[in-house]
Amino acid sequence: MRHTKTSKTKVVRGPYKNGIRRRREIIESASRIFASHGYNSGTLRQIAKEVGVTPAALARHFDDKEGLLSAVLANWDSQARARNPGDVRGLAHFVRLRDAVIYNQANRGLIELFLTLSGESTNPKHPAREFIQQRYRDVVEKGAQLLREARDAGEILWMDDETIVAEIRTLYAMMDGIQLQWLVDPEVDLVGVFSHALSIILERWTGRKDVLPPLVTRT
Amino acid sequence: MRHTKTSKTKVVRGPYKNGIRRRREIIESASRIFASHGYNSGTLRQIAKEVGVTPAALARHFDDKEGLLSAVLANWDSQARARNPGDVRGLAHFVRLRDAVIYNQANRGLIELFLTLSGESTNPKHPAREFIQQRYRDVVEKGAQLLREARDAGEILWMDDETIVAEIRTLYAMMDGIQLQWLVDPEVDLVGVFSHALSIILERWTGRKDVLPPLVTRT
DNA sequence: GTCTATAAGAAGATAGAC
DNA sequence: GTCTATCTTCTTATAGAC
Repeated sequence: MRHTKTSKTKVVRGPYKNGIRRRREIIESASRIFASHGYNSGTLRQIAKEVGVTPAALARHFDDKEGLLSAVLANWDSQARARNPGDVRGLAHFVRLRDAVIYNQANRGLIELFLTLSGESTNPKHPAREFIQQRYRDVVEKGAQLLREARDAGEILWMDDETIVAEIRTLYAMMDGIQLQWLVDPEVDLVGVFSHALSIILERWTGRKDVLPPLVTRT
Repeated sequence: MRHTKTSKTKVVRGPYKNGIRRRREIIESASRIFASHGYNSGTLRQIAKEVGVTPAALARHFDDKEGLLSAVLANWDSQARARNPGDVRGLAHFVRLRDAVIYNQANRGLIELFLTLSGESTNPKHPAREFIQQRYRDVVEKGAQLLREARDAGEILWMDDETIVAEIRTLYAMMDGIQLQWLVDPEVDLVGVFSHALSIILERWTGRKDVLPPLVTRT
């Protein structure tokens, strides 16, 4: 043992090392539980049991259930942003959406959490509603910005700003919808259908047929 | 009063008239509650309170909560089918989807119920999962059938059967996704975005630009 | 057919020992 | 920082009066 129990001497410990790890474990477990059961039906007891602590311990890290939800959403957000580097500008950003879907197929948790909470957030009083609303606004705003850049750089055929917003909303609606179909029924060929739809959109935007490179599978 | 209270004579009454009305009221209320709170979070107490009866009365009409859900889903299904007459064949069926979305905008309940339960049915153990899966399969199957008919009748440009299924899945994914965006944030221009997307799909299928008639608003 | 009353259990939250 | 134990509240479901 590195630190024997000393009753009076002041020992400077590694600051909250276990606490931080525990906190991360709780957030990861809560993300899984909220993803599969939703926020309302996912219980603190389930989460505590999965982590291997008692429900009371959760309250030491997060004030209450909503506090835990906030931490889960913040964590989800940072993970989503980390996988979506800001240096991919213009049309290339949309080509990359296929990789995002491939990632989601192998890592069901993140998209399941988002779509489960989106469905629940149909209810105006849901605690995640504002977050989900803002997330959609951000995604649409950023997508529209990138598509305008692509247009101004001559990467795509001309569209007016209003059309661009409708195109972006349609693209993400289609992406969410296919992923929802796949979550409800894993038999659905998620990547196949999405690749088909994405390539059609990119062809229409650019007027070219070779924008989406063929899928390469590891041998 | 038509039937005074007779203690011994056997009076054949109108069979369960109040019971049937009550049953319908319960189903309508349960549909609203399940739509806004989901199945797990929607409680029998809420439903009973809205109807104006006690929770125990619900058990007289439906064995348990899942029985009530089954009745709600059956009712939803029959309403959805009633608004979608089978005699509209070929391409006209898809042109009509805009009317379906306009209806959903004015009657939020039906689509909210479907998408809320779809989100919950991400969980393999959800009692509505099989229904939702089957519903998607039916919609895709019927849509593909109609599009094949349209192709064979020369209404659209040629596509192979596999492409048709992907096109249908994409169309309904887009439709669900836009409606989800609108449910979460009513500021979204549901009909505008959907009309934009639908007209593009129809133009691509047919090679013509006038397939979706312009929106006429009542004066 | 509908009610009151209540059983039996599970939820979120908290007090206090260690 | 984590635990046991407990509180209050809310759920589903049922028993029995009317």
